[in-house]
Amino acid sequence: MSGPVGDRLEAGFFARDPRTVAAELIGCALFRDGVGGRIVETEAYAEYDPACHAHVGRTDRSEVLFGPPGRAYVYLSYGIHQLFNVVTEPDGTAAAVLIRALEPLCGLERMRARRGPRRPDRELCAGPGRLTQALGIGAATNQADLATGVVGLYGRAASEAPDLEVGPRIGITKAADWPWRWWERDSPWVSR
DNA sequence: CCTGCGATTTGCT
DNA sequence: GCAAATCGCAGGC
Repeated sequence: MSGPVGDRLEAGFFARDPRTVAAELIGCALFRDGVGGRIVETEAYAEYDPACHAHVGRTDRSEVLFGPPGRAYVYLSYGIHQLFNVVTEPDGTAAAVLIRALEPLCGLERMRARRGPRRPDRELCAGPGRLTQALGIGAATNQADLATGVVGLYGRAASEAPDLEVGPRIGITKAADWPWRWWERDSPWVSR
């Protein structure tokens, strides 16, 4: 590989514990149709985790979380915001990683057009609802195969080792104290 | 700078 | 019927 973006990530990368995947995704990249950036903040969700949508078992919505790794789980939050997750763990075990913030790399003009002309670049992708709007990710991406579709994740150079920080997840009421959020220390691009 | 609140839809009880 | 993995705006300091 060359440059800041490495090889496209495939099922094997995602078929692991969501906490491991969440930590290793920091510094990787998320793109849709040439627009995207470097992942700087993630959260993990697991089947035995009360905050996870799969905790209630298999439903129409949660079914994808139980399916093969490397698929997208996109859902509508608060009736307004689309949130983008990657399904992890092998087929049959439910888990996911929520992508919470990106450092914009490509397609800044298209991001600004989608997010509004007066918005500071700092706020383009700093938040899970914001980054899906900036990249144009919506319900059509739910259940998509991220190894082959228009939305894809890409590895980081072996030389790049992000300075990781861990803390509690944001915006949840159940299991709110579990330290299952990862971000890049001192990054100006994280949420909040 | 900070805090508080309304938007708007869906999934599940 | 209600809570929800959020965001942007209004208003106060």
